[in-house]
Amino acid sequence: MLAAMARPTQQTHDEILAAATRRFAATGYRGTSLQDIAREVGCSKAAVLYHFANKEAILTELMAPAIEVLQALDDRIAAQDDPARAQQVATEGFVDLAVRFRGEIALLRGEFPELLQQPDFAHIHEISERLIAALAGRSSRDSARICALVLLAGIAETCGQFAEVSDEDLRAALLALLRRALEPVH
Amino acid sequence: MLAAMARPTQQTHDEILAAATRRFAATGYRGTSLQDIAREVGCSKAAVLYHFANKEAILTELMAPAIEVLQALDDRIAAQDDPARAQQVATEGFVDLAVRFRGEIALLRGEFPELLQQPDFAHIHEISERLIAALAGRSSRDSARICALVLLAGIAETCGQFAEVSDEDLRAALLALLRRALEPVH
DNA sequence: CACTGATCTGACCGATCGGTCAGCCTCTGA
DNA sequence: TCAGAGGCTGACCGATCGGTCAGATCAGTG
Repeated sequence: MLAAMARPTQQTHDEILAAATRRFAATGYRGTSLQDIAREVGCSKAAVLYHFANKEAILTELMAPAIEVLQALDDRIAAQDDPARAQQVATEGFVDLAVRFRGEIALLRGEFPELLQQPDFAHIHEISERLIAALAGRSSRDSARICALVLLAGIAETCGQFAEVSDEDLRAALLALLRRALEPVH
Repeated sequence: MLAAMARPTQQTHDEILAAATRRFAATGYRGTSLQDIAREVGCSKAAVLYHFANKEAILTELMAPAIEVLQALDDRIAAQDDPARAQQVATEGFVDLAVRFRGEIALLRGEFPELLQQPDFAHIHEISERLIAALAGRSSRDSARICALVLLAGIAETCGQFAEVSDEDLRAALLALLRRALEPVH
């Protein structure tokens, strides 16, 4: 029964996911059609929609692991009372997240605002606000929040472009940048 | 002949431009239809296309002043032989540009890659590469280039979100951030 | 052999996109 | 008064979008 399962099923599913990742990364979510994905896989558009309920479901499954880790980071940050500790946890956690899921993050590009409107991603908006607050040392000063937001957005926007840089090197460079650039908790 | 020109012409033209700016900023270039713009102006879609040759022409006219200033900055950077001076000129010039044109920059969001494909904006790609190189102190080290790109992208991505911050405060905060975060020329 | 369920396809749907076009309305100058 | 030009509209175009559907194919089962 288990071994009797037709082989191409999971394989095609994964191929569609991989192809979608590449296409989304190249032209964004909105800029990629189901036909584009099907062409890259070598199947029909209907086959794509056989394996996934709709276009958004592809994105949701694609982002699931990253969102899970983001959730865990949010919990760890929320557990910190000391702003300096929270800033440290947020810094290291976010850099790890960005490096590890740079491929997934890259394909969102500037479509965050629209995607966050969709119910599947609604809670991410609040998480990112808490992350920014933690990076800013929970300060209300404009300059601290500006620094945090610029760095967060900058890393999210660019981390997918450093394919030739190793995880360790990228992690070290981003950590050094954040340590230098974020305003310290006074 | 000059005074005889029908009054609503230039006015409608400007209203379309202003409405397009607001819509592009809200939902991006691709996410805004000509119908959306027409609805916001209160005219027909055909009227929008009477005043502008096509959708891209709206964006081109919208970005023209910012691109002009960017070109001038590129010239000033190219004139600097000393990497440290070039970094300084790029830093201050880019911050000024970002603050002054934050509205225009904001509406490009993640659509840079696609828009840069279009002939009207083809040269901007090279300009931004020179700008990044200057910000990185013309260093070939990965960490320097990563810092420069993260900060450039982060500022471009977020500068439109600080509507409540004054030009002076935003300028000061971004300048301080860049001075702190960019790797110094050694 | 017949049958079943999973996989996949081609044709098709309504909606929306950017863009075109013929013609209407209004204002102006002779 | 009226011809004509500029400003603008509604109807329409082909293309493409996400998504649906009936049916073809095929491996496994009784």
